[in-house]
This record gives sequence, C-alpha cells and structure tokens, in this order.
Amino acid sequence: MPTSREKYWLKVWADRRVFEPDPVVGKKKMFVTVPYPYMNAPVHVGTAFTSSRVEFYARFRRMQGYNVLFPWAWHWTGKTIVGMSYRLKQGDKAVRRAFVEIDGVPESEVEKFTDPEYLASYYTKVSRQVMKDTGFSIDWRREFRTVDPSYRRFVEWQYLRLRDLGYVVQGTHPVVWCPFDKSPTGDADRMEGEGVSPEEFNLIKFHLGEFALVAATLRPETIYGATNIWVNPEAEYSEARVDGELWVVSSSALSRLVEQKHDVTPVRSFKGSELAGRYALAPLTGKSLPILPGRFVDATLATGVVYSVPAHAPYDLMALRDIQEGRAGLPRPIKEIADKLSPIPIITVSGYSEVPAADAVKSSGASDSLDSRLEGATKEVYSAEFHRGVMSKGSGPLAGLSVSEAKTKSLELLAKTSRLGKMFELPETVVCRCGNRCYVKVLENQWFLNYSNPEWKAKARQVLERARIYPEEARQWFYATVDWLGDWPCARRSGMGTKVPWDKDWIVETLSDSTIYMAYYTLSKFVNLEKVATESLTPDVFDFIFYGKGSPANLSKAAGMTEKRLRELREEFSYWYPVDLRNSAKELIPNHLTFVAFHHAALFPEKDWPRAFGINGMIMVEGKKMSKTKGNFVTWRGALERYGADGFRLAIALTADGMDDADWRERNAEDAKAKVESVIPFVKKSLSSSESRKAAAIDSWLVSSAHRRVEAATLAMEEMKIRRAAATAFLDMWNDIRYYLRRCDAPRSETLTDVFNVWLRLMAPFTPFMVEDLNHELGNKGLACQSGWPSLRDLPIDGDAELAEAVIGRVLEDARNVLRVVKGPRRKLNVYVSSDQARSYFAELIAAKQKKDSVGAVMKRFGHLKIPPDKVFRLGFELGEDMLGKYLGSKGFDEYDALSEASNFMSSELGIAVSVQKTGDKGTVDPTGKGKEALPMKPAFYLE
RNA sequence: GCGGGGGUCGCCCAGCCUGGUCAACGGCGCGAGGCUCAGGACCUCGUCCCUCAGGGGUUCGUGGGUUCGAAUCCCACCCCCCGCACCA
Repeated sequence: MPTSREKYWLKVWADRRVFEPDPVVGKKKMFVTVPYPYMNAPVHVGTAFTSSRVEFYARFRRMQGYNVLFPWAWHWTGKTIVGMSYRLKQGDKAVRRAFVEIDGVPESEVEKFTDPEYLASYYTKVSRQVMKDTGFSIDWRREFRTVDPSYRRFVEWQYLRLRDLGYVVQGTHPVVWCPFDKSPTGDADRMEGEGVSPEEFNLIKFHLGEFALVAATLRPETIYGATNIWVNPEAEYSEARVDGELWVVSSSALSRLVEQKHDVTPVRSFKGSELAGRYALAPLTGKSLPILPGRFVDATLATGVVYSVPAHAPYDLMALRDIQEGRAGLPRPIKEIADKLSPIPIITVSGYSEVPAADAVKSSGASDSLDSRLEGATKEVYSAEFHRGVMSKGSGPLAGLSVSEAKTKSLELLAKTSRLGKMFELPETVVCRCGNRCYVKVLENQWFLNYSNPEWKAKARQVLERARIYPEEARQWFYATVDWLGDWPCARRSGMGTKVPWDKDWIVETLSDSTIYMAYYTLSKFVNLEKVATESLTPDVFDFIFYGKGSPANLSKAAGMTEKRLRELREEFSYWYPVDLRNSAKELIPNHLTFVAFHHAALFPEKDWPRAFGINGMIMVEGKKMSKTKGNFVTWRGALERYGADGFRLAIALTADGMDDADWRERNAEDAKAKVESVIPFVKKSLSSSESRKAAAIDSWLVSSAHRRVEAATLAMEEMKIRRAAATAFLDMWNDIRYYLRRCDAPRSETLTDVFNVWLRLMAPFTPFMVEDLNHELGNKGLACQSGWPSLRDLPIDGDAELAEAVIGRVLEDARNVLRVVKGPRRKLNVYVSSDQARSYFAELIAAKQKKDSVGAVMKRFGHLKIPPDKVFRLGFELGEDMLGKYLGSKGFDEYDALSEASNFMSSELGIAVSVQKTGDKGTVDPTGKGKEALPMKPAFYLE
C-alpha cells in the first residue's frame, strides 16, 4: 500500500489532472507508448523496467514544456489466457500453483479463473493499481482492453484497408497441428517438442510389382549405399491409391497424407510382416533390395518405410546385426537373406573407418537396434558426414561431391525418374499443452500478411530509416528483420480476438492486430467518456479520422455523430500523431516493432510514421534470467511494497542502458531506497548550516558543475540513456554538492537553494514523490512535476572557478600520493606555484607546438629555467584539450590565489599543515629549490 | 546453421564511433577512519603489483597488425547472450 505521502501526491496529481493532456493548439506535443502487457499474469519488474523508461522520459519531456501523452492499455487477445484458464479447469496443479504462489492470487479468486475473461480482468485490475501506485504519469482516460468492442472495430478497419492494399493474401502452409484444439501449436503451447518444426522428408518410391513401396528419408544421397528396406513387422500397412498412384505405406501415414492435401483412397491393409522377404526395386541404382522386418522402425513417422544404409546409419547396421547374429529371432529364410548383406560404404569422412556407423555403434556401447544410445550415435555420424564427408566411388554419379552437394544432386536425379515424392513430418514428437500429439497439417486458404512483398519491405525500411533508434546498435537488427520476414499468418481459429471482417471463421492473430493501435488512443478517450458509440465507428469514420477522407457533413448522419464531434476526433488524431517514441524490450524487434514499421508504412502517410523506437534489454534477477519456473519471479507489486514508489523507481532507473540486460538486485534496490530517503534530511541539514553571504569562487564552481550535470543529464535523457541520466541526476550531482560543503567554510544559502532547486528538478522524473515533498520543503509554489526542466542559462559556467577546483584536486591527489609513500616525520607541506616565467614558458611552448612552429626560439629564451620541453608537452596532454584551452584562454585565473585560498581546506583534507607559496616571489621559503620544477596546474611540493 | 548484440581492474558497468587528458567514470562489495551508547544509515579515504617525493611495472577475451602512441583503428581466432515465426 502506498505511504500517506505517496497517497497525498497521487491525489494532488489526479485532482489537478496533470497527466491528462488534450490537444493544445500551438503547443509542441510528445506522444510516447509502450506495448500493452499481456494479462495472463500481474505486471512484473520486467514490465516495470521497459515501461518506466517511457515514464521517466515522459516526465522529463513534460518538464521541458511538451504536451506529453502517455497512454496505457491491456492485452487480452490471443489464446494463452484462454489456455491457462482451460488448464486450470482441467485441474492442472502447476498452473494453479503459479497463480497462487507466484502471482499472489487469493484462493477465492483463483476459483473464478476458469473464466478466461475473469482471469484477465483480475490481472488488469491489480496491474492497473500497481502502476498507479508507482506514480506513472499515464492518462488513464484512454485506457482500453483489446477485447473492447470499439477496439475491435478499429482492428476490422485496419484489416479491411490492408486487404484493399493487397497486403493480406491467402496461402498454403504446413503447420504443427493439434487435432484437439484444431489449431496450430506454437512453441509456447507445447508440453513436449519445443523448437520442433515440420521438415520435408523425401519419399523414394521403390517398385513393388504394380505398387510403389514408399520409403521416407532425409538423406537421399545415401541411396547408393542401400542394402535393404525396413518395415515394422508389428505395424499395420496399407495399399492405397495416392494422387493416382498405388502406394504401400504404413496405415497411420494415410491420415497424415490426407492432412497434407494428398488424395488418398485406401485399398486394403495388412501386417508389416507380410512384406518381409519380398524384394523391391530401387530407383537410380536399379538394385533389387530385400524387405526385412525391423522393430526399430517407427510406423507413425512419415511412411513407416525406410531403406537401410548400414555403412552410415547406426540403427540400420545394428538391426542388420540383430538378424545376422540371431537376436531378432527371425525365421531361417529371412535370416538367410540378411546373412548375404553387408554394409556398402559410400562416404569417407576423416576420423572414421570405412564404415563410420560401425565406429559409432561400437563407441556408443549399444547392444541391439532398440537401444536408445543409437540416437546419439546417429546424430554423431550424420553431423560428421554432413560437415566433413566426401562421397566415395561406390556412390556412382555422386562420387567426389561433398555430402551437401550430393544431397541436392541426388534429389535432382531422383526427380527425373519420377520416383520422388515429398511429405512433411515432425522429426520429433510434439505434444500440445492439451495433452494431444500433434502432427503436420497443410493449411489451405490461410490468411497471411504479405511481408515478403518487396515494395512493402522497402517502405517499411524507409519508416525505420527515417526514425531515431535508441540505441543505434539496434538498427541493424531492425533492417535484418525487414529482410528476413516472410509472409506472416495473421488469422487463427481459437482464442480471444477480433474476427477477420470478411471471413468470420477466422480470428485476427494478436501480433498482427497490435501494430497501429497507438492511433486508437487518440479516440479511446471519447469512447470511454461515452462521447462516441461503438456503432459509430464505421470504416468510413475511421477513414475520416485518420486520413481526413470524406466530409463530416456526409458522414455525420450515418455515423450518428455530430459534425463537430467528427472534426474533434480528426483534430485529436492529427494533433497527437505520429507516435514520438515507442519503447520495448529487444525481443520484440523481430516481430512486434518491425510489424509496427510495416503497418505504418502501409496505412499512414510519411508524416504519421513513428519518430523513434526505444529498445531495452531483458530483465534479470540477481544475475539470472527471470522465470516463473526458476522461482525468481519478482512481481512489480512485490518490489513496490518493499522499496516504496521512489526507491523502486530509482532502483529500476539505475539498472541498465541500451540493449544491456537489466539486473534487478535487492542490494541495489535497498541502496536506492536509502538514498531517496536521505535526500531531504541532507538538504535540510545543509541549509541549516549555511549562511547568507557574498558569492565566492567556490559558489560559482558549484553552479558551473550544476551546469555540466544538467547538460549531461539532458543529453542522456534525450537519447533514452536512462541509467546514465539517473546516475548523473542523483549520484554525480550529490557528489558535487558534498564536495562543495566540505570545500567551503560556510556554504552560501543562496547558492545552495539555487542548486537544490536545480537538483530536485533533475531528480523529478525518477523520484517524483520525494521531489514534490522537497519542492514543498524549499518553499516553492506549484508542483515539481509541472516546473520547468533546469535551464542552462540560469547556470553560468565559471571557467576560472573550474580551473581552481581542478588544480586543487590535482594537488590533493598528488599530495596524497606523496604522503602515502614518504615515511618518516612530516610537519608541513609546502606547495610552490609556478613562477610567472615558467607560466610564460609553458604557454609559449604549447602555442609553438600547436602552430607547428619550431620550439627552438622559445627554448633559447627560457633555457635558464632548466625545464625540459617534454615535461611541458606531457603536462599538456595530461591536462587535456578542455582544461588546457581554459587555462590558456583565461585572463583572470590566478593559480596562487586559488591555492592560497584553499590552503585550509587542503590542510584539513590531508591532515597536515599546508603552506602555499609562489616561486620567484620575495619571501618564498624554498630550501631545496623544488619550486623551480613547478609548472602551471602542476605545483611542486616540499615536505618538511 | 542464419541474423543481431557483446567480452573492461572481485561483481555490475562507463569509455570505443571522433587513438594520447586511461591504472581507466560511477555503483556494489571489501578495508581503514569519522559520526554514534551500539548497530544501521550517513560522511571521508583506500581497494592490480611495487615504491620513504608526486614514480615505475603489468592490465581492458586471445593472437597478430597499423601508429611516435591503442581499451579505443584493422585482420584472424576463442567465448557468452538474444532472436529464428502461426507465439505473446
């Protein structure tokens, strides 16, 4: 629960509607967005990380005087929510446990989660509250859910227009299919078989009388090494008419062939063992190969028929040995056939004998053809042969080719014989979340977004080329994605969502519908305030709002809206669009963010294309990837409760920049919380020790430093370098003030007050609650979040003051070094500032070098100083261009005055008396003559 | 495999585009001191190795190269992370 101070400010902000922007003619605007989070769980620290970047940016821009719109919505469409709800209903304990133990949902609520809409509404409710409690500057008037009727209207409009443009096309495609869900089964929906996708198996038709015995293989190049054919003796096989030919395949293959749009008429079925002992004729080689029973053959994989290449396939070799060595227990005639067979090597590969399969079988330790260790042996041999293998003499026309070349060549040859077919199959078992085994289905007349369209691609690329991308490193990834994207299936059969307007059997797939919805925020306000009815939102009305097409007078009646309202909608859109910033985590580049580019390219004129994309890394927790199963899932609510709104916000701001992954660490969050809490006491204490007096150099220095910090923080914010900006605002600024307090005898209250006022505004985007309190504490009227971003003009640079502190810092550093090293008694540190002569020498030598003049003339005049020129040049480098320029350009800087003034300070810092003197002045005590070594900004020391 | 991003002083990380100000910012951790009855918080100093004068040595994945000079530029290699699609 928010603290009372947090509650107080939340109420003030809400009452004054500071985050509810409407168009203001002539006022520059800033429209920033984050992809809506999916409501199958409460928002977590990852959501917080991504969205807080926009929140900080929004508050920053608002202070800069922009009219900032930061809207929010909730993603409900898709099948995950429905799926989780369904699994809960089925009594899935893991799902239930996640709800209760990780998400913290009360048991009484979980009961109701069997209704997917309830589940989503619950998470929406708690997520909205936590975001509000964190003080996000969101215009909640525009909030919506992706299932809202008006939003559906908007999606329908989008799809109608995309179809008009020819970007929605129909096509045919193989998918992993769950027969129960009647839906494609993506990775996330699988219980087993992650990452498995359909592979195209080659079907090789062996002549078996008038039939074709159809063997399936991924390695067609091995056909020359085939010794026999395997069928599973236990399984059922069928004769069938397939696409007009007579095939023999496993019975289970028939139904899958049907799903893959083959024309199948079964003729008769029989046991696999019936085929044993018969012979079939191989294409290309023309060899007659015996059919043998092999129990290792999976009849449910592809056609359930394989040809045997014992030289290169461990399973084949082992199965052959099983028969030859009597383990298979087969009748004599079969065994006699097998006894005559031996491996035919056709591939040579370094590191293996002539029969690689034999080596692999041996090292695997497998004892028969059903031994699972053969799996590994197979992978090993295939991999070695594929990458390093060369086809040998026995492989006929393939001889001399690499294995991958031979693959292509063999397919060409087979195609010519018309003994080649194709079939999709899953190389491994895939089981759907619902528990059913999946297979490959070829979907016909599926709707696709035509991302492969070259013109569309070119235009999408333009959108990206015209946009700023933070950080720039992400740009290449975007471009690569545009090139890589193929047609995207954009409709599905199940889950929540909007129906495809012209084909109501389909639902628009969720990634495909969430591409231009930022435009919808400009009108959702009117819908929520009941100023616009869902029925009014016809395609023509959307055309008017987004394109200005048509006239309000003509539209008004049909739309059931006044002309004024129509114009208002159009103006609201025109004012806010385009999106100025869309920020998201990097894993959305290959899909959502690039889709945004595509759809804006298609549907909007260039002036309405997104201006910038912000990309951030993923969230880690204590150095590990956050996941529910690992048990390191941190909810936003949980973190907020522990560290308070400001502490949480600062901690998250300081985690990472660019595409680096953000590491959420409790230790850092605790530290952030403590920092936030100590700001106000620090300010109060500092002010109470201050006094009103005339400004001194050190006061100007603090103002100068503030200038530098504001400059750095502003630049960082503008480039979405949130961590950098937060570190500058909090840590660097704080360090400067602390130094100042130590540095001067009595801090000047006017300077402190000015600088604290700058500081609080720098911190305002990150820790708004504490800052409002501080603002109040400093006696300011109005709200900090509405005050202006600090102006550099109010913070003059004082180069001389900066030089003074720089030289003091250098002296302290050097002196500490000397004091650390030198042992023995010490009483006093004499500091000798360089003589006027040395100063001239330094300046002239540097000038000569810069002008590329000869330094000889200068040396001649100053030779008596006995300071080698190298030493001068080295010091020049050491000082750096910036400080060197400042020093040489300064008229008023007096090193001696600066250091003398600071002698008390240096003395207390070093814990030893410090006496500053100037070389060459009368009365200077320099018994060892060290002072002669002094150079500008590099005084000499003598330790007594 | 393809595509993208990276490897920095115990840990996280800045610097790299635009080479020298770099033993290299900042934070965390750790050590010493201060403040405190004490602890926490807070403040200061220190934290690669050596050094009784501000210095020296060895460092920025590895190996080469360019240069008066390289964490920064070029080449090769090694390693790590992310994405690879009908899914939010």
